[in-house]
Amino acid sequence: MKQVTLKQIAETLNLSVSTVSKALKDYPDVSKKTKRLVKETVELLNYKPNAFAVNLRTKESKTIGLIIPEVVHHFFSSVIKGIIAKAEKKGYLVIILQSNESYELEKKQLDLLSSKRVDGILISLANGTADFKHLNDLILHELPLVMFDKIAKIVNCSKVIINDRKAAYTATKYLIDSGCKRIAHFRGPLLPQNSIDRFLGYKNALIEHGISYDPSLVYILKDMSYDEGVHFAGQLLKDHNDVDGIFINTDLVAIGAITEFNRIGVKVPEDISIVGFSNWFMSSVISPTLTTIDQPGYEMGKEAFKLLYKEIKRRKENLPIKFKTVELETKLIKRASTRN
Amino acid sequence: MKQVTLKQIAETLNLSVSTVSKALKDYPDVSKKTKRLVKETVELLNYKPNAFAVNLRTKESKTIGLIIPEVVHHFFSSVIKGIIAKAEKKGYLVIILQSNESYELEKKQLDLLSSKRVDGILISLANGTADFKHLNDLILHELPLVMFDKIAKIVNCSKVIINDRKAAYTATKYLIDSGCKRIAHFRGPLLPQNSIDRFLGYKNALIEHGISYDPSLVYILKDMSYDEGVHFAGQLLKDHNDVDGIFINTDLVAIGAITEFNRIGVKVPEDISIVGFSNWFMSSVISPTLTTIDQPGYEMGKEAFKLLYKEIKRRKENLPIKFKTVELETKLIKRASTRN
DNA sequence: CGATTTAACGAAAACGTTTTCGATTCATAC
DNA sequence: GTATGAATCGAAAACGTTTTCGTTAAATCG
Repeated sequence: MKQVTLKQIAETLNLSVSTVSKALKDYPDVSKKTKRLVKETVELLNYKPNAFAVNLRTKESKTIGLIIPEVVHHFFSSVIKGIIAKAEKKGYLVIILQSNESYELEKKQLDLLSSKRVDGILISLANGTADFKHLNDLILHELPLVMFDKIAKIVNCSKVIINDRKAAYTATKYLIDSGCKRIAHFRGPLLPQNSIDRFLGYKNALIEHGISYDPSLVYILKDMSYDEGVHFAGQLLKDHNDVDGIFINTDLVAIGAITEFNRIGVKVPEDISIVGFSNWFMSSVISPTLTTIDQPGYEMGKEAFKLLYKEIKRRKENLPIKFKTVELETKLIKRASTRN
Repeated sequence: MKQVTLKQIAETLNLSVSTVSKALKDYPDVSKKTKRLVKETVELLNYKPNAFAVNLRTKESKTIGLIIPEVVHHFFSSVIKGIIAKAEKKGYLVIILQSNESYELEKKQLDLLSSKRVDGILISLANGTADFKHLNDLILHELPLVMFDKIAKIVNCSKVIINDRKAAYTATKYLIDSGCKRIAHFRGPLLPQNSIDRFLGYKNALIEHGISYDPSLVYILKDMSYDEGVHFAGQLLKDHNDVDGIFINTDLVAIGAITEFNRIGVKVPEDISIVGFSNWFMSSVISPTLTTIDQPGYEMGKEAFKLLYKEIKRRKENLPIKFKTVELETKLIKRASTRN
């Protein structure tokens, strides 16, 4: 039941531990004959190298960390899947931690991962994160770090993002083109770059199309939940009876809003058109189906790992690192929550 | 930039490595004064124990593995969240791998995890898994293993499940009570215990309520996807024009069916009542909202980790292990896809 | 005061690899 | 015959902890 070690193989073959080790790694200074012999007994005894010892010796664990704000979330699930898929191909395992949108937790998780000595970290920031010392510290300690989706522009590392501003512009423009004149915006919290960029895209689209920007039409949400969608849909109707379109920061919120509008008899899209963001699966299933921006989570995960992998490799070979920002394409998915 | 080691602390304080180590772990044979001194310099130099060395020495990694069939999945996401939450509290990290419902992949992932020497493994089986040698091998090697949701009764280990049979019985009975006479069933593949039990619950409910069981009303699905829901909804109408209720193995499929019925003008629940299974978030949002069985994913994750943790602990202390099966409560969520 | 206990520390082995550097043998070259 | 080189192998250090077992000095006891 005990685990087989190199030493045992060496003893059965009357060899030294070093030769056995070298035989397994195809060193040139061990004869073909003993290589064959070693490999045979390895099979026979079902030897598996002790990962702990290998880690200690090679100073790497072939494991990376992933920190996301929330696991039960269509977009992040897709990202996770992409990361795991790509990582596995390269022989890496991934440890997943959740920040719960809390800066404090995020810091703690980062600490945990670096003390576990993962080879690199992938992170999507919590909404509350405004201070970036914890991230810069990691970079200073030369631990490869790649940010995705919810990033901080100011932190100097590789990133993979979408063009939130452009996508929001497209979404808003689509509302305008379909005839909307008074367009509201449900935005995310003040901090994350995402929320800011999507808001700016919305604002620009209005201005560039001769619609005056009215700050009272912009609602700042906190946790971007379904319930908030319900709540602010009601609130909006109370505040403004002339709104005919909403660009909403996230599908989940949009779905809350649609449900509320359905409930109280406001017709979507006849009375109010709605565009969401992210293209959650749910959006193609709600009635009316939701026009939205497709955000490629799976690809984002794959791309993020690819960047991290490159950095890990170059770091190992002591080559200079050049940080890169990859921007992924989004596209407008036209459905039934908007007029055409 | 280099990592601080015990040796460096020892040298700065003119102590030996052993005393420093013991000071940090509050051994009784080191004076309060030096303990204080050591802890101060540890703070000062920002010493973090080298996890690789600790692992090698203690023969444990404080890491567990998790294998699930699919990451982008409401139920499994919830399980993941529960596991991570509970594991973190006990100082464990979790590595997530995906089997993609493939037996071969499942075997490979299990191998990966055990060669990484995780302290324990949590697994929900792939649909294709009929042979359990890979699982029994792990148990033989005394690697703690807990199965959840999609389990194999025959494998001797701890498990956490729901009573699929009872839940399916409840669901079907509810259809009967609401007046349905011809009730179809969309079931999962032949293998997983889940599918079998839910099918048996369905069948029993019919028989016990004087409705003859008609095998032609049972449709065997393969991948339990939205598209299959759409497809079999259409197929069912072609095959039987007298069906007035369906008990569907999974919400995602049920939602596909509802969408299809909506599209072709079959009224739910007036023409056909539908009950799903799992209570995905989506189910409360589709129109009509879906009556379903709530399956507590988050709790299942927490419970599964708790069992695993106990086993890891007892194994470490060389105490006898008694395998346990925890059964979690489900409940019927009555919504608009059924008559009342 | 000698014997024994107690307190505080250090030496060293061990965990299982990887890799450098010699050491040995044997063939080849001059 | 000596010198050079290739071909094989092994010894040993190193990675950074943890823990056992001594060792020393001071304190306690009869």
